[in-house]
Amino acid sequence: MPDRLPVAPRPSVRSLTAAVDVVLLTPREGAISVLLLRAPDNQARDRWLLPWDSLRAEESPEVTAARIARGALGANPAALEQLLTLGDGRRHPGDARLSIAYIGLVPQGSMASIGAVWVPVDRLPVIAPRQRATVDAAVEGLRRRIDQSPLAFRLLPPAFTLSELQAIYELLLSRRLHKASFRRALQAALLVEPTDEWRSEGRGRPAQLFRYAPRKRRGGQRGVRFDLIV
Amino acid sequence: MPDRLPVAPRPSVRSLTAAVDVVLLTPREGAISVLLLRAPDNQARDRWLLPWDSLRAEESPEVTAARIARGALGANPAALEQLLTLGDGRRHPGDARLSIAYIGLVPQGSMASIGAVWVPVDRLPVIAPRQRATVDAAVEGLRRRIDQSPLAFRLLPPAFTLSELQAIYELLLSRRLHKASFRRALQAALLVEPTDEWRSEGRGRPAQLFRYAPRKRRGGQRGVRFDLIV
DNA sequence: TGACATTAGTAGCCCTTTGTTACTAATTGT
DNA sequence: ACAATTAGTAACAAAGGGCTACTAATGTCA
Repeated sequence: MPDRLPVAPRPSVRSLTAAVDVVLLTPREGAISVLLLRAPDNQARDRWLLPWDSLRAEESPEVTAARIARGALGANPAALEQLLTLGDGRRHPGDARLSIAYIGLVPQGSMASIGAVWVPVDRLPVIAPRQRATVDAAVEGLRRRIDQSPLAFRLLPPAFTLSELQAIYELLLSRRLHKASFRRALQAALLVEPTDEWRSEGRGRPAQLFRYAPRKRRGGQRGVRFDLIV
Repeated sequence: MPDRLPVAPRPSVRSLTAAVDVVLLTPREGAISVLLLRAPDNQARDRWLLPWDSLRAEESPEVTAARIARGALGANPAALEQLLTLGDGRRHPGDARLSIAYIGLVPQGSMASIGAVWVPVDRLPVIAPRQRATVDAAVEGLRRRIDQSPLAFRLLPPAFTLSELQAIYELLLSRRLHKASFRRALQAALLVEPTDEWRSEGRGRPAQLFRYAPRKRRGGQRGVRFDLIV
């Protein structure tokens, strides 16, 4: 019998693991809501969790995130972009060393898959600390990017009323906006175009539907916006 | 001869590896420059590379990035924040499955460690494709965040002239700015305060030195900035 | 049926912000 | 002394943005 069987060298640390987390956000009942999954196992330490999966071999994080989002929604989100990567001591449901987080935007009124629920971000249940930090970063990141990217339009269906759009901005900015000023600025930016449809919500005058259709604008020859610096 | 020798089960993928890359940026000779290291080994496939290291066990990515930056600069950068995580098929010098990239800002005039050089981003040598994509994303990310964070001030020493500050903005925005408008907007934002020092550059009137000292400003009760949406 | 509540949408006043021209100020070089 | 050069400001005109107050179109209810 030989001294040793040929065994693979055992690394001094357990193999590095990476998870991809997806924070799906949608406006719902006057609040930004996040999609959470109920743990399939009642004995699980975390009863609620963000949609996540291990990063598979040969699959890029983007593709992984898109797959996770599709699984949780039954459809593709309207936008999906990387948020951040966490790898500190905080616990992740999969005990992953690293978690790569993505933020996905879902139009108002979209359904979730079975076992998934929309929860307002200000009434989150207890979830794993790393996922909690991820959700907080996602909401903050959405707020920060809202006037640099057309993200607000991704939180609405393709056709929407201007009041609905204004409500999205008010939700994200946590303050009331002035109707006339809001519309004037929106028109000046050439971001939307009217459709020939109108929607009646029951009471009040019907509202015209618009769609997001950014047109070429000349020169962003604007000065520096120091007032946006935090 | 037996059919098979008893070998350890070989995983279908090699163990996941993660690297941390740091993109150190500084203004230098009228261009944004990035710090590159010369490969210690002349036979290396990549002769130039971004400062990077493997993610160590029990060390968070932030700490790793700070350590890498200190090693390349001999000092701490003025700012260090996470940029993005790449994990596609493009090659990384360490053949890492994942690379977590950080962007570090370095004041104008800072020295690099031995073996490191500042290279203008528009005259980069050939580097590994994944690091090339990282540098591009860093410059774009810096440009995008420049009017939301006081990043421009991190590219200057603590005391600077307003002309130097304007030059930074012109570099980042790639366009000339109007002197009077720039200064008026800066004063209105209460971001700097004058020192009692003046600097004479040789020709022309000496310039007063300022320091970054943001003061509390009341209500950002501004409307929505649709004109910043790309 | 007609007054009222409710929501959508616009006109226009007025103050603030911003782009621009044209100046003054302080230094070096010839 | 005077031109060249860089720093800094004043002041006007144009554009942007906050606000009040209106008109428009629907449902509700007496």
